[in-house]
Amino acid sequence: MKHTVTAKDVAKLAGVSQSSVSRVFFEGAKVSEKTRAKIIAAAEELGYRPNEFARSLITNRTKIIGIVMKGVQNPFYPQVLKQFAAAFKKKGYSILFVHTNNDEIEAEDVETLLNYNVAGVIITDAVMALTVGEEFKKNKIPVVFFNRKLNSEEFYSVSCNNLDAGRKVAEYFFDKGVSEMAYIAGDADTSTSRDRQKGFQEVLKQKKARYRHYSSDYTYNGGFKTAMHMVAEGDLPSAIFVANDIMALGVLDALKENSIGVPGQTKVIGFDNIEMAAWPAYQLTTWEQPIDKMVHATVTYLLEEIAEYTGAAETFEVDGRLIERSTT
Amino acid sequence: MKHTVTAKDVAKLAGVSQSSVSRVFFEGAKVSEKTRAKIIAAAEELGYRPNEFARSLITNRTKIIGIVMKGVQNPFYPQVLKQFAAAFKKKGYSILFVHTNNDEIEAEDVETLLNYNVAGVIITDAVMALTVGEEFKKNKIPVVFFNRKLNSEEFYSVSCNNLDAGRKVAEYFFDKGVSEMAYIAGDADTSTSRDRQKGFQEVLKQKKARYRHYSSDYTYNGGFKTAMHMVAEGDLPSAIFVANDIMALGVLDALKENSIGVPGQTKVIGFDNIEMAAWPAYQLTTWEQPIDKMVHATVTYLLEEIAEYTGAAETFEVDGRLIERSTT
DNA sequence: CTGAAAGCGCTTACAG
DNA sequence: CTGAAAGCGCTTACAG
Repeated sequence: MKHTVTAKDVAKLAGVSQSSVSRVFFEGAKVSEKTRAKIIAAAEELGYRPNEFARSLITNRTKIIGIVMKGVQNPFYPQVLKQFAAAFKKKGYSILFVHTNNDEIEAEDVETLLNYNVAGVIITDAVMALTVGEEFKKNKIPVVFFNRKLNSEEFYSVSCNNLDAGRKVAEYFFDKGVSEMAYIAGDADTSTSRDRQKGFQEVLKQKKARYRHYSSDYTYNGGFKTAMHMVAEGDLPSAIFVANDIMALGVLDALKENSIGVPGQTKVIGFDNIEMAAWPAYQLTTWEQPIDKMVHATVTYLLEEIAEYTGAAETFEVDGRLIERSTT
Repeated sequence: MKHTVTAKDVAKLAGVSQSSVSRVFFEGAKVSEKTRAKIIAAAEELGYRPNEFARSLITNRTKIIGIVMKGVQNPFYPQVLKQFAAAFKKKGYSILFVHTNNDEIEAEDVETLLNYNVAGVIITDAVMALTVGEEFKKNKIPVVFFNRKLNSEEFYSVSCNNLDAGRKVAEYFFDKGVSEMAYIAGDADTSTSRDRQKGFQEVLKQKKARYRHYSSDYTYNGGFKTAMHMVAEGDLPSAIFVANDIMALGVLDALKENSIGVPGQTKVIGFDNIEMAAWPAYQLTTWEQPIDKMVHATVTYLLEEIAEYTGAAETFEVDGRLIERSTT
C-alpha cells in the first residue's frame, strides 16, 4: 500500500506533538531552534512532505494560479506561458493550465478553476464574458486580463500601449516618406487589434492620408490570404502595418510568392517581436511587446491581491518599441 | 467574507443528510431518484460545488495530470500540450503545467508534482534521472515519457518509430537518385535524434554510401549555423536529413542565404511536420509525427494505470509517414 | 514555546 | 436507500 508519511509520523519519531511538526512546515509559525532541528531531522529521515490538500482545506487558499489560454499556434503565447511558469515557480506557485477552444472561455473551464480554488487567474487571449468575471469576483479570486485592455472599473488588465504603438508605426512610415498605407487587422473583437488600428488610423487622419483596412484573424494563413487578395486587387499600398507577427510572416510569404520586393515595393511592420521575426528568411521590422514587463506587472498585482484582496481594477499599459529590420 | 457553500448547507436546504449530498456528487454512489432531485435543486439554488481538496484528502487521489515541458520554442510542444489539455479535459482531468529550464527535470519540480499528488505525469522533452522516476514509482504515480524511447523495464514511453523513419528517409533519398547525404542531429542525449540517425545510417551502410554527421541542438539557430558551416566547408552533400523541422527551417534559410537551390543543389527532409513546414516560404518535406496517436496512447495508458496501478512498462512506438513537399 | 483539541469539507464503512 | 459517525492530514486558537 502507498503509505504516505504524515505529520503524526514525524511527531512520533521526533518525540514532539503533531502541532509542532505543522509549525515547522508552515511559514510564519514559531518554533524553538531545538525542536525545529529535531523535527527537520525526523522529517528528512521519513521523507515527509506536507499534504497540500489538507493544508488548502484548512487555510482555504492554494498556491495555484490558473492560466487560461487559447492560441498556442501563435508562438507569442507559449513564450508568455513559459515566463509565467518561471515567475510563479520562484514564488512557490504552480500553474493550472486551461486550454479553451472557443474564443470565449467556457463555463466548464471556470468551474475547474473554481473547484481548485485557485489563488489567482490569468486570462490570456480568450475573451471572457463579464458574468464569468463576476463569478471570480464573488469568490474573491483576483483575475488579470493579459494582453487585453479592458477599460473596466471591475478588472485589472495589462497590455502593451497599443494605441501609442499604432501611432508610432504610422509616424515611422511617414518619416520613411510613405503615405499610402494599409492596416491588416487581427480578430475584430480584440482590444489589441482595435487599439493598434486606432492609433495608426489617427495619425493617417491627421496627415490627411487615406486609411485602408483589411480584416483578418491573427493567424499565418489569414495574413497570407489577405496579402494575396491585396496583390490580386492590383492596388498595393506602399506600406502595411500588420496587427501581429505571425500574420506578418504570412504577408511576407505572399508578397514573395508574387515577387513583390520588400521593402522596395512595399514595407511591412508586424507586432510582438516573436522569435521568428528575427529569422534570416523574414527579418521583420516589428513592434516589440515587452513581455517581461507585462508578466512582471501581472505577477505583482496577483501576488498583492492574494496577500490582501481589494478587488482593485486598473488598466495597465506598458510601452513597447520598434525593432527595425529589413522589411522597412 | 467568502462564504463557501458546503454539502452541509445543501443538506439542510434539501432536508437530507450530508452523506446523501456527498453521494449525489460522487460518481458511483447510489441515491434514489427522489432525493437526488431534491439535492440537485438545492445545490443549484445555493451554487454548491464539491471541494476538490476535501475530496482528494479522503480519497487520496486527484484529477490532476502533471505535464513537464522544456522546449516551448519548438512549436511541436505547444501543439502537444494543447492536445493533452483537450484530451484530459474530456476525461475530467486538469493539467498542472511544469516548465523546466534545465535539460534535466529539477528536484523542485518533482516535489511540486508529489505535493499535489498528481494522478499521473507526462514528461515531455526533458530528460529525467531514473532516481526521479523511482520517486514517482514509490508513490504509485504512473509516468509516461513522451517523445522518448526508453527501452526500460521500468517505465512507459511513447514515441514515433524513429528508427523506421530514419530508414525510410534514407531509402527515399536513394530512390531519388541521391547517394551523398548527411544527417544533422538534434541534442545528442535524446533517443529521438539517435534513433533517427541510426535508421538513416543503417541504410547508408547497407548501400555502402558514406555517412556524414553534423551535431546540432534541435533549435532554429542550431540548424542555421550548421548549414552555414556546411556550406563554408565547400563540400555540400546532395541531400540532408535534419532531425527536426525547426532546425530544418534554419537549414533552408541558411541555404537560401547562400543562394543554394533546393531541391536542385541539395534536398532537405525534416521531422515533426509542424505547422510552419507547410508554409509557402518553406514547403518542407518532412516526416510527420502522428501526435494524435501518440497522445491517445499516452492518455489511455495513464487512465488505465490511474484506475488500477500495475506499474506496467512498455516502449510504445507509432508509425509516422513522409509528407512530400518542395524541398525534395 | 509547546501540546491537546477542534475543525476544514468531504468519503465511506456501518447500521438500520 | 439513508443517516450518524469516524477520519483523511493538516492549521490554529487556546491553555499552560
